[in-house]
Amino acid sequence: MNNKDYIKIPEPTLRRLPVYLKFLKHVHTEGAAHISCTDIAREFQSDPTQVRKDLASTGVVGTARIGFDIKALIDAIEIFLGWRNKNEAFLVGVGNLGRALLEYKQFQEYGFTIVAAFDADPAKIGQCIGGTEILPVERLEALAWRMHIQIGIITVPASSAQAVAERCVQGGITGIWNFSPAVLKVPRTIVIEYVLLSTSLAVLTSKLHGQQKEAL
Amino acid sequence: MNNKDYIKIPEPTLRRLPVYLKFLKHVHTEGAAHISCTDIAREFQSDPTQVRKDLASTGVVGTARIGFDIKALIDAIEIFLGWRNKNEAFLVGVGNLGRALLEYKQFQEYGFTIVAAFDADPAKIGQCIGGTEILPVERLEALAWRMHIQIGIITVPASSAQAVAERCVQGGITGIWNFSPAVLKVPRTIVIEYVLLSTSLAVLTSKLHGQQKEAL
DNA sequence: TAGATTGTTAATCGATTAACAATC
DNA sequence: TAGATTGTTAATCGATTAACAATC
Repeated sequence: MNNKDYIKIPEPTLRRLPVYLKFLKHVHTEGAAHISCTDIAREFQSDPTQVRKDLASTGVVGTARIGFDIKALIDAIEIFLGWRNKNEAFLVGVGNLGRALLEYKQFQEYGFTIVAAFDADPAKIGQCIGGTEILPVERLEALAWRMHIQIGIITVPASSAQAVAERCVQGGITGIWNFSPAVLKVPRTIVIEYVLLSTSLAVLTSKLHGQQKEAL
Repeated sequence: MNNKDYIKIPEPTLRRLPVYLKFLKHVHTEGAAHISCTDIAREFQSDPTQVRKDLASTGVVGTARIGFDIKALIDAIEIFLGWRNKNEAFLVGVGNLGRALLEYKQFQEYGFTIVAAFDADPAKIGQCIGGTEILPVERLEALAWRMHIQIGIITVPASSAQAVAERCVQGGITGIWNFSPAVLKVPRTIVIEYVLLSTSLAVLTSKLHGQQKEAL
């Protein structure tokens, strides 16, 4: 197991990197060449020390009094996140949310492309949304194999999510981006990322109600 | 500051509670009356001790050898999350994502209702989506005050998110559910919850690429 | 040079995990 | 009763924050 110089990055850091990245790209287009941790921290009302720790994990080194080379940071973060790789995904379930994702233009920035969409509803087959044709879900496995697809986006109702996940695994897909509230049972080698509206809403509402006292 | 028996709950716990809740509701409809931490942990491939700690923060006490009263847990979690309160929200930005949220039926379960939607595009005004009429965004502040709205959902493009957030604050809204990738500058008393696709995708892609070695 | 900013090491904080007595 | 499960306390782990010398 050759993990000589393999650095395990904390997940909190990992979650902050894409946020920094967006900001760095913005200031870069405005012509800046260098930026300090203080400047980044100010933008996000966070702590310069934390930003420095986060940036350190990208491997980029800064210069005292000058800061970090913005371009170098952008490159390092994108490479680290895997956004310089070709990330091709299939999307399953062309409801409102599926449609929204199919038409989401910013995915290009993340090296991310939805190359095909699938649905079980015959009425939707053949339609074209955001430049992507909708195919029958039965064809998912074979096409995923042929095209070496790595990522499956699940935007079907919870009741059919498990079946779709199994199709993805059968098709050789190794990463699942699950927008349904279903708990998926797949082999441990498969990476799953859940996007749970209920969780996000719970954080918001509990802060608004129960914990509001804290703001006093 | 009367925080005598006020318990600060860890955010990781807070994020797990709605997931437990969904499962508890499911087993409850199947007729079960009690459940053990072991059973819950098995469902989520997590640890019984962690589940017990999490449940302890709801205040419900279990019984040795029997477990927890499912109904009591459901009640306690819903109350804790603030889902028994009336959570009325305004949604701003009726694009694909806004439309998807407007038609999302499960929000009822969370005591959550989108009572009005707003857009800047005159062509969309007056349309009705998911039973909600679309109003001109200029009317947001006044209506939010009159209806005592607490939550604003921002589904506009990043470029107009800050302006919308300011309208929300002007209208007395205290919680913002931000689906745009913009960093919002609002008074510290306002609670903001970000839903960032880029962050979620970053976790997925970095696990698939850079960190896949870990699976060995 | 002086002072801002870096990189690094140490201290603190908080969450998870382990251990174990109490209990039904 | 015996043994599964609880609640609680202690140990571990990991992330954040603080401190500070090095450097440009």
